[in-house]
Amino acid sequence: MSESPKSDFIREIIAADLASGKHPKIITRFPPEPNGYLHLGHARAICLNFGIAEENAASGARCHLRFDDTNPEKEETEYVESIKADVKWLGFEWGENLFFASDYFEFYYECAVHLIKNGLAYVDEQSAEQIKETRGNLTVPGTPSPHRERTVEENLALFSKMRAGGFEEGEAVLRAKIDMASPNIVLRDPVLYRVLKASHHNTGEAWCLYPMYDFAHPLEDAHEHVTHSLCTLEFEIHRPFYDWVIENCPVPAKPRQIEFSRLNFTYTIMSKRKLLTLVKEGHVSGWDDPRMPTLSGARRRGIPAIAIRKLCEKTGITKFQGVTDIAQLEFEIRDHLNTVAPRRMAVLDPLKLVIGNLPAGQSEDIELDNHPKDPAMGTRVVKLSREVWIEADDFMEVPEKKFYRLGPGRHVRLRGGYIVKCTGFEKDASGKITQVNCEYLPGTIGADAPEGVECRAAIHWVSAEHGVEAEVRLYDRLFTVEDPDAAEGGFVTVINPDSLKSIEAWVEPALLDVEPEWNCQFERLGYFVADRVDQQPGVKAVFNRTVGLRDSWAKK
RNA sequence: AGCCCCUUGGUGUAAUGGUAACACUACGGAUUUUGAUUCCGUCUUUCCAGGUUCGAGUCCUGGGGGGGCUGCCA
Repeated sequence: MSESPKSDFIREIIAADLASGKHPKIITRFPPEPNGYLHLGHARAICLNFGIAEENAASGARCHLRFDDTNPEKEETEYVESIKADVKWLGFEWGENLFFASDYFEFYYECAVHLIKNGLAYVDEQSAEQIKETRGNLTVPGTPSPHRERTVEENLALFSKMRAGGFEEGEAVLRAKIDMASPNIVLRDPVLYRVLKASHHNTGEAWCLYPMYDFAHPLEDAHEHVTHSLCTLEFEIHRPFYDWVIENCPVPAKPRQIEFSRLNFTYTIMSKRKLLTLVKEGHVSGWDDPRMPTLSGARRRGIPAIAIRKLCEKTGITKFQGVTDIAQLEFEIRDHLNTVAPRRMAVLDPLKLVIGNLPAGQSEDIELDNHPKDPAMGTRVVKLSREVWIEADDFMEVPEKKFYRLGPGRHVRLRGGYIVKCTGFEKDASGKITQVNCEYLPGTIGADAPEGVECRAAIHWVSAEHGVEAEVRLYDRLFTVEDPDAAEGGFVTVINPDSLKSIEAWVEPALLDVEPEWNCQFERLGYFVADRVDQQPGVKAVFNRTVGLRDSWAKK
């Protein structure tokens, strides 16, 4: 929260426009197409646009949430709702400024008529294939359409006919009349309108012709008096046409398009098409599967919104197409959760520890801090009994160097409780350790180890009698990205079959007290969030691992 | 191939033409009733070649490398 973002040429432009008086009030917009769920990559655009509005709120700045729904074939209302929920979750407000590009259909139409009247647009009745062929290519200039020189009257009549349904799909389009030889292919008489006899989620059957993005977008921005239209790099090449539309249409404002680079993460694929495939083919439980790189998936995974915002703040805004290490985001998650997550004990791979000098059927109340550094988070009582579960790898028959936990004859502290001394262990026929025996040292709760006792570690534990069973889900990366050198050219992405591991674990009962929206830290195992969505009615609690702890022992 | 954009450690970013720095990662060390946290430290950087300049990461020219554009998608 301390330092402001530095890498931000866009904020510099805006500050200059404000200072020079070019714009007394800044208006930005976040314009998703409702054809899928928002993902981590969208966070950058959201934080940028809404962030700028927040920072300039004193001068009346605002950010619009606008659904760019000009293509009736790909858009659904379900997505509108999820997008609103995700933007809110990130902590941003659009207030009254919720818009739909489809509400301006009449305006785009008027602008198109205006262009026609000025000889800047014409109805082309060539087929899509013909238009494609005559557009030329990267090195060959395009050739004019035979319909390019129609009269204004003829074009007006034809365009009216398009609106009236007099053309079938593909029979006619409206094109801007610019330059068929332009080195920028976007300028080679781009299509403005096409016939689409489709039902639109917002306007129903009212229209049978729909504007293209390149034509509609600048008009949407201008209509809303957007001052700075911030978009990603792939639209850079479209900017000359954006400006052409603004210059040649009767618009109430002159927005400026500025491009910035997308947010990409290592090991993370955010193509909407691929994510949609995962959902449709059932590889994941839905768009909000905790493994998904969607914002709703992140939410269920327990990733705090503030971590995503801080990540965006720190990675900044540039025009450089880079890939941010996902570890950067994981750091922000841990950094935040470390301060707010209550601590609880859990055992994922249980091994029975029998405390020989604690009578069976008897238990002892032990008070544990909910947080090592924050007394305000209070304490809880955990019951200790003769038999407790400990993590199997907290015991080694033959301890390695630098292993400080349990082994024959060694001491270890049961976290928050007594120091115990290992007195023996049992194995089954296969040589697997089935039980560890120990004795506790009275008087060691809250006290240092007695003279002569070496106790360098504290392990977590759950009373076998009092603990509850819960399902915990450990996640690995969803995709495996194979090295291009290994494959025959190009990266290959495959779904990681080990991306989800479900474990029956023992957890302390106080875990169930944790607020469902909160993360808690399982001592030494990482941060977990209770999953309400997947929880079966009845017995079990389900926890999703948000992110693991940094664990130098585990890495060895 | 033509046009446009970009190029600073492993990663993301800083640096009025004036000592190349911050964060993450990795690796060490100290502290620790979480092998966490905290603290300290180490490794590694201006794509190349010319030019302008007292002085270039920054300006100029050329080259290399990366990305984008040939939808009636957005």
